[in-house]
Amino acid sequence: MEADRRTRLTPDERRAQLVALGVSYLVDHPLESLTIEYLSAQAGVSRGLLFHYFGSKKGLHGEVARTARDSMLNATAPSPELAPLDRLRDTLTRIVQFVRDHRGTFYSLVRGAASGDAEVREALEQARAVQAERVIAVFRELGAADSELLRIALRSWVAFAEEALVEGALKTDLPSEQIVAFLERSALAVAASVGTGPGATFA
Amino acid sequence: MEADRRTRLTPDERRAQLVALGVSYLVDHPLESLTIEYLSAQAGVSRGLLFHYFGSKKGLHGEVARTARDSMLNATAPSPELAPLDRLRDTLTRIVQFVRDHRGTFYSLVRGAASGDAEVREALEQARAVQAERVIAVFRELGAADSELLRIALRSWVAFAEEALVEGALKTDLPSEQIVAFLERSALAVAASVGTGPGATFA
DNA sequence: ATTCGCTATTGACGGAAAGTCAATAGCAAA
DNA sequence: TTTGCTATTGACTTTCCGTCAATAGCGAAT
Repeated sequence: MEADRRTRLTPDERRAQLVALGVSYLVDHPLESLTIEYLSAQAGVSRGLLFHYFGSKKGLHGEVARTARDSMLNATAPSPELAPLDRLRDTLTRIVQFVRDHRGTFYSLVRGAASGDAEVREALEQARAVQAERVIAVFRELGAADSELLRIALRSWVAFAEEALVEGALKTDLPSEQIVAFLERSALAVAASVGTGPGATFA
Repeated sequence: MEADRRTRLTPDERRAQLVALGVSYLVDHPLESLTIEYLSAQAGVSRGLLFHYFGSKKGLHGEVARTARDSMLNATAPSPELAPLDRLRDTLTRIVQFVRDHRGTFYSLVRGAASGDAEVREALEQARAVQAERVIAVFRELGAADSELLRIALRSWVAFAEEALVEGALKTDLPSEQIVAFLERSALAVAASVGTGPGATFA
């Protein structure tokens, strides 16, 4: 009874299987601690195979990070048919939902992943850039000028939101609506604070 | 000519020497890449000695991170004699100054250090907690209620400020005054956004 | 059914770096 | 000088990354 003769999959299948295992690992471990040794054992394949598919440990980490990132970006993609402020609120609502549905994954992504190798950092960097772009779009449609300071401000607001989500959505049980409302107000406040005077508001 | 007979220092001296070397390493490398091998070679001592003093690589990283953190916290300690808003502006001014004077160290601290082991993360966590506490004190003196949401808000604002400092103070050459002014306005805006209504301002 | 060819997969090898620990050797006091 | 304490060493073990020629599934051809 050889329950484990060598199983030969197509490259796409194998890749998908390995990456999926990697992403599920994020649920309760930091990415950086994901070892080639461990993942190959989990998948029941040799270590050599992982090097064949991902080239290196960094390569593996990169692909896992990008996959987790994309699933988050997809789950929180804005609805283009909504008016700017409605779209913002809708997106924020879905983000809070996602964070609470995938606690471990989100945490590993914005915390653990901020670490180690360039490839992983790059992946997270892009996620922030996308989120920032989404918010910038909202305010541009509301008539804000596209200054460099605005971009820095909203990019930083994304970092703000990540921290608030970890602290508020993961570590406390504040009602989701309250977190959404807070994030919404803070985004408006930050955008308004870009203008020199105490003038410009968007609500 | 034995330029290097075994030199015997007091534990405090040796410790200080090793940690100082570690901190200086941060100027142009991420902490996580600091290896026992390398540091022992730099210091001209055996690897075993580092394990004697720090127990493990994580232990070493932790001590380096805490030392760098403390030098930042000291350099930006608020002046108690100033009125709340003046103190806030003064602290922000000193932070921007510090960031631009110690580019590499600051970057390694808030970025690279956000990574790896629990001990390092913990050190940075405490730095954020201290900075948040300083800002909370300002707004409490201005009459803000000490709600949980306010704490989350200002804690998140610290993350916001870190991001803005990296993007604005390190990656661009915006005048310091402008960055300080922006940080100041954003802090006020965030604090104000905690109150449910569009009311409460502090300026 | 059997053979063949392509390639997915393996396992043995080499190397870097973390930890462990009993042995060694400065240095200050007797 | 000698002695005792302890700072310091260096050899050893372990873990994990990365390389590469050899092996063995599996579909296609006969």
